[in-house]
Amino acid sequence: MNTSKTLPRSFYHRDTATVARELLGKILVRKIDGDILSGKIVETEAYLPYDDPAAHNFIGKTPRNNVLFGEAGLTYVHSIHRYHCIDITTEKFGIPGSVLIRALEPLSEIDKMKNFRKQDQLSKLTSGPGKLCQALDIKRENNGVDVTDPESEIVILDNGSDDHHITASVRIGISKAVDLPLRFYLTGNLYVSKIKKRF
DNA sequence: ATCTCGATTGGCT
DNA sequence: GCCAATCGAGATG
Repeated sequence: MNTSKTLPRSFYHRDTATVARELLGKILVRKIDGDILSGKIVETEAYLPYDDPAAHNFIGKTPRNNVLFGEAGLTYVHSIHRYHCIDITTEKFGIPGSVLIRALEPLSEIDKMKNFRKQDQLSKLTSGPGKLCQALDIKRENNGVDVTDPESEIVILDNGSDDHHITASVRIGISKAVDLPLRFYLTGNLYVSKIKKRF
């Protein structure tokens, strides 16, 4: 796999909902111990710069969410209960906003993912934000990584033209601003979270 | 120092 | 569907 073809920073320097939608079909790559784990992004959620009570930037800048207020194209990794979630920062420099990666379709080093997850069933490997971080061994120490830099341990690659249909719906798993249609996923993809699994 | 709560998950009814 | 697990960040005293 050629991991030098990362999406440019200008991709992330746009409004958050657009980035969330266009991140679908791109490849998330995690380099660890000489292995290249990767998956196709099949589900995302946008968390907006302003007037979004569900966004972590809503309370202002803190030690935890610091990275949201800087450059776009960086990872924002935080923990929730026993798990971690990974966002990619968006908008122009200094404007907060991010896209939560909610699900992947596993592509390479799937056995390594199974080990990290202690889970053999393919459909349960990366079909949720906490699951995918466990599968790729992404933790708080991976916060603030530049995914546009080919040297980074976490990068996002363009996938060329990937023909797919996108569904937009309300965000899930949150208690505030639940009515905004800021969740995007590849229609019919088996790895989208919270759907009935058939295998 | 102590309390509260959550962008989740897995197990049980 | 419902609910407990479990822990760090943020708020409060």
